[in-house]
Amino acid sequence: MARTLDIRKTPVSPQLPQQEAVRTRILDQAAHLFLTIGYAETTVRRMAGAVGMKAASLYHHFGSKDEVFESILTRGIEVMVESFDIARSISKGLNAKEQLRYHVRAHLGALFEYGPYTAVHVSSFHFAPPIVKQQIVPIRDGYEALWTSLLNDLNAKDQMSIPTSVALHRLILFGAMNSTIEWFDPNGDYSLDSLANAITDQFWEGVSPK
Amino acid sequence: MARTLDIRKTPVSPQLPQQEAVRTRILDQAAHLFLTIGYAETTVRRMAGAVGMKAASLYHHFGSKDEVFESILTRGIEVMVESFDIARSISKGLNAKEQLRYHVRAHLGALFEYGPYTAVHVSSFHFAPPIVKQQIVPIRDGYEALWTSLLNDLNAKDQMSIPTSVALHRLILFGAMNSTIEWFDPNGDYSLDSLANAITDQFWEGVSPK
DNA sequence: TTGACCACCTAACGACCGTTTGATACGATA
DNA sequence: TATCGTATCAAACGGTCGTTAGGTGGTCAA
Repeated sequence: MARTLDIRKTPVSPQLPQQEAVRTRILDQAAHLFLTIGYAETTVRRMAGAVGMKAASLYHHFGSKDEVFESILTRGIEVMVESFDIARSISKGLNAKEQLRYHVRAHLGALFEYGPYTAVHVSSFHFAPPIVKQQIVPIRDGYEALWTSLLNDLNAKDQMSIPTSVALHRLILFGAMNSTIEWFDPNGDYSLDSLANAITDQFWEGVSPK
Repeated sequence: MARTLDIRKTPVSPQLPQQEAVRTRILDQAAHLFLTIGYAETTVRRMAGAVGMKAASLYHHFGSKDEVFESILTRGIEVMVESFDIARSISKGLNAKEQLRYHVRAHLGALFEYGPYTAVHVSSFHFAPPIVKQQIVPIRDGYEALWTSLLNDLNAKDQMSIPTSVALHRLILFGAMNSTIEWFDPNGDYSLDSLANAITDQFWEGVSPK
């Protein structure tokens, strides 16, 4: 009913971008809180306060605290995948170690340069509410599969030598990379590039004497 | 006053061991809870319930929730230090890589074989209440200093080749070892020994083709 | 000018938190 | 037997949590 009327109106509300901007501001501030004080301490009242509104108002933009949290985790992995894809296209054709270096740099770059979204995933996923975890796991698996396939490719072409399990070495590398959020300061003396180099070199050549 | 009377009495209450046993049972169960569901979700009521008592009764044995938490973290590091010392005395005289292997095995052993105390430290320290963190940091630093000095010794004797920063490589190694609590199943197909070997070999020789 | 809609608010809900109070049952001591 | 310390309890405290209900002012199309 009244279908002809709808056609004359602009079909998409013009203030939608505005609405999206508020959502993004909330997510930015909430991600920062989740990263610095954790899931439990990041209350809805605090998230709302960080963007200058009251808790109840936040429910106009998000359905629940966990919806905010899940959005942040999902966006975090999206950023990592985008970073990975860029590294892959840039490093295509280079030798194995250089390819690895670019991807390590991309992973660390996502962790430290693209807001707190990615780092929240590393620091808070373990104790996330089961309902949220369940939703995120398949997405996270997608990113990890990219890495597994990269390492498998390099290993198959004899450009790399992993005698036992590629999956195991990927986990070791991830452990080394992700744990940097506990201690690395991207604004300190040590640059992100040199951190990426150190981890790549360590992973590639080890520490055995020449 | 009445000092002579005190001498005739047994100076130490005989039920003290019993009291200690209850404390230990509480700590064991609480550590398991902290590890599996995290600090916030581990309520005093739950900790008490896990040993068959009510929340109020737990305050007869501990002054607060954070006192329980801090006791667990402290005990966790003590276990790691004991493990380290044993590895050091066993591997004394062996070559550098074997010494490293024993210490990696000791660290992983503490993480997976000595109850949840050690693993809680890895999983929950980051978001621990600041008052607790402040108390634990010096103790944790002591353990890390043991590792730094081990790696420095090996590096100084030219048995190992870390051109840049030993501290940085220790952090990389810790990242690799500690992150195993996220995915390694000590009751699975893969033994703790082979995990220690994989991490040691990776750290020592890397993955570069021969 | 009217009326719908939007973004935000105040106020409150029930649930649960860490912790305290005061009572009770019990075992050992005198 | 009377007394005392110990271990536990039920009940309640003030506080905070995520969330909801209902109201208010402003914008904008009709």
